[in-house]
Amino acid sequence: MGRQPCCEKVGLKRGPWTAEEDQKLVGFLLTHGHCCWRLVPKLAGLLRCGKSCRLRWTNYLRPDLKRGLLSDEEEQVVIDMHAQLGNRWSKIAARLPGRTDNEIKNHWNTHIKKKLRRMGIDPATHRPVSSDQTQAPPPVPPRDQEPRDGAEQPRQEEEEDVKAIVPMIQPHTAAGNDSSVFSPASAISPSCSSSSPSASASGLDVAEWPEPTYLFGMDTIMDVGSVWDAGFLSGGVDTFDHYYPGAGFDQEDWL
DNA sequence: AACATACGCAACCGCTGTCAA
DNA sequence: CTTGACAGCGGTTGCGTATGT
Repeated sequence: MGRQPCCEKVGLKRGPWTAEEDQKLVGFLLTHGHCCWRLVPKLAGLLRCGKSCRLRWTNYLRPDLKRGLLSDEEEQVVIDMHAQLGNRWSKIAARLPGRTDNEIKNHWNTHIKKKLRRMGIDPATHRPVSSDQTQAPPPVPPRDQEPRDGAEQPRQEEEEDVKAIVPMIQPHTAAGNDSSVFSPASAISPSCSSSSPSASASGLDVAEWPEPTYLFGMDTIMDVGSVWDAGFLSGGVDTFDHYYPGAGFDQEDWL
């Protein structure tokens, strides 16, 4: 009623964000915050819809984001929370400061699900997979209905594909075009992650925000990468052995 | 070296709940 | 009370990179 439509998609840019666009968005939000996402792209001089700006900010540019692989502890929280909540990624993310729902969702779909299946555990039910399908119904989700899903069904028979269960050791360079070689928020110290990931960015004190992240040098980014390598390859406590003791998971299968 | 395939992640799509006009 | 914009969420997809042949 009288309100303008959210975004008229004509003439709006889509697809991967460039460094210049990121710079504009971060610069604007750091300076002004956001009162209304619809206005952000216009005021920031971006040919994007507000939704796209919000997504880019919350999933990638927010200064309090952690980057890199989830730690063992974080994975354990994800698994534990998923067993309780199902695919409520935003709720799970709320328990992991500095992590986004999108990141957790991706990590679940690409790593944890495969890992669980490899262990003979159904990632949807968190119960051992039985060839006997008369097994008791799943204990989760605790909601009225399974989240409009279907996506829980594997796209292919992953169990049969041994290669599929071997993760690629790939520090955050995958998105790899020039504009995303920098990993903006990866340069932020984990100590910046005190606020809830679901907290409104506008609630943060601008003075506390770090510089737009791509303004950090590559040295910092590479340092983060080395931390990933060290953490991932160090062979420390395995989340899955901890969470599913006796499940017979062999970490060497992964490395 | 060139090509094919698999993988992972960023971004988009579409839906829902909330709230303002 | 109704309508519609907005914000947020979860599922899906497209593309770039890594790996295999």
